[in-house]
Amino acid sequence: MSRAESGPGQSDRAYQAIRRDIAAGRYQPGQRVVETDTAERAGVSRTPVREALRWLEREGVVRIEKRRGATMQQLSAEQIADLYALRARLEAFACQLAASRAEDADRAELVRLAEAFEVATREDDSEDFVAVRAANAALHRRIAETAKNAFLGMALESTIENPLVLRAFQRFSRDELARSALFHRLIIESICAGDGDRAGRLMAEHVLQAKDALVAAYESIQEAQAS
Amino acid sequence: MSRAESGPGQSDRAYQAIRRDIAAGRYQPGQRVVETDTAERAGVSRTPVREALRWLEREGVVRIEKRRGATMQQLSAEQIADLYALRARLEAFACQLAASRAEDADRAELVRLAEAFEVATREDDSEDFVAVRAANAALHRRIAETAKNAFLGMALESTIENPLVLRAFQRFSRDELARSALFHRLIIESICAGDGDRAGRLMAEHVLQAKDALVAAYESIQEAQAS
DNA sequence: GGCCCCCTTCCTGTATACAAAAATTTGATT
DNA sequence: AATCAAATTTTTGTATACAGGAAGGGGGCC
Repeated sequence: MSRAESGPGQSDRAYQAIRRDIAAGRYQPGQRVVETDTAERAGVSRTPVREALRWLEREGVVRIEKRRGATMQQLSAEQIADLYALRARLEAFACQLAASRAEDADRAELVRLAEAFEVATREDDSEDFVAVRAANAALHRRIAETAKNAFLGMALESTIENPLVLRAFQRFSRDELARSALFHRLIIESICAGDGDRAGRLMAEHVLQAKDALVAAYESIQEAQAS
Repeated sequence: MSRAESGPGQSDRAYQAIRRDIAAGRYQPGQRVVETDTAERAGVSRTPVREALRWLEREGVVRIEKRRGATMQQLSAEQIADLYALRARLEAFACQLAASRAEDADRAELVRLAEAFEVATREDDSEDFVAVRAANAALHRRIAETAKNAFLGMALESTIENPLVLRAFQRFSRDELARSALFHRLIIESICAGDGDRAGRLMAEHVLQAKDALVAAYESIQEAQAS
């Protein structure tokens, strides 16, 4: 073994390594994640790998069965729909709370992030919309923070930027991105105006639109793989 | 060391042992949970204890900081209110889904559990309402299952029967329990009738009533400890 | 030729060893 | 007596060893 320094942080290293491999498409849904291989690949022992896998399980990325280890989570179209139906409720709730709890600094930051997203939709012409996704995640995360409910924040953490849906996310069209930008602006305006119900309705609609797009993208991927 | 059989299931053993100690009041909020002690107390090694602590962290029972270990989660009145506000939304959503997705077997079981809760409120005169709590958890859990959304189920798992709120739960009065029974019946009736919106409204109200009772109980506990 | 059972191999769960970071105690100095 | 610093002890993070279960393959049986 390479006998690299074994200070604390090895779990994070393993975690990052696995996520990187997932993003690189090394693991297909349903594939087993063997601790030994992963450990060697990340240059750490099995212990931090096990811990990293628990984190990924909490995020819904892998599924861990007793005595059978971790397998990449495979989401059906129905499960994606379920996930986003839940997310719509949670984010709508976050908007309502944010509207009543936002302070001036929050409002300013939200406006800034909404504009940043709009810019990203116009300027990011990369293959997989890295910048757009980052801007989107940042905005949604900030809304969750503005809600100032730690438990809601935790619940949302699992759903935002799930690596499993990212690959489908790439199939978003530029039109859909523009529509997202519009909804973001309306949502933030409502939050800043203190109209939580309206912001919540807009957010629910926004997330459900994403759901429809993702389910459609997922099904087209399924067809492509069948051929 | 006692060298008991070390087959799989040691993590569960550690998990149960910690939960039992928490319920027994052995750990006060804010207290550190030392792996070594816990391991010896549960008769296992540190490894399964570490895993059990991650589970408890996911449930919000303990908080784990790097290089500092696990400490019992300390919930303020505001945090309890936040937790229950979220729970109200989640359970209301579960009711809506349950109303549209319930099958005959689900409906029969829900009616049975509602009746079982009512019986428990009348017959359980134990100090801490063990039977009532079990019946309550079973009913709420079954509603979540009937919703047939795995992600919603996971999100709710963290909030139902959190050991930290259990101690406050003991302060429920018999009147409040009777009211809970009434709401349970109305909720189940609405679900069985397919009226999800109504069931959701009732559930939200039911949970928010519990929230008020818990916050009040929490504050009276705080006062008692201050003296 | 197909099916079932045993056996090998691999992999996970748990225990334990060791190093480094915190926490705590002790002791010296003002 | 109070305070700060060094030494000691706890306690966590990681690596590794070992045992038992799970998966897969080869040979025997129908």
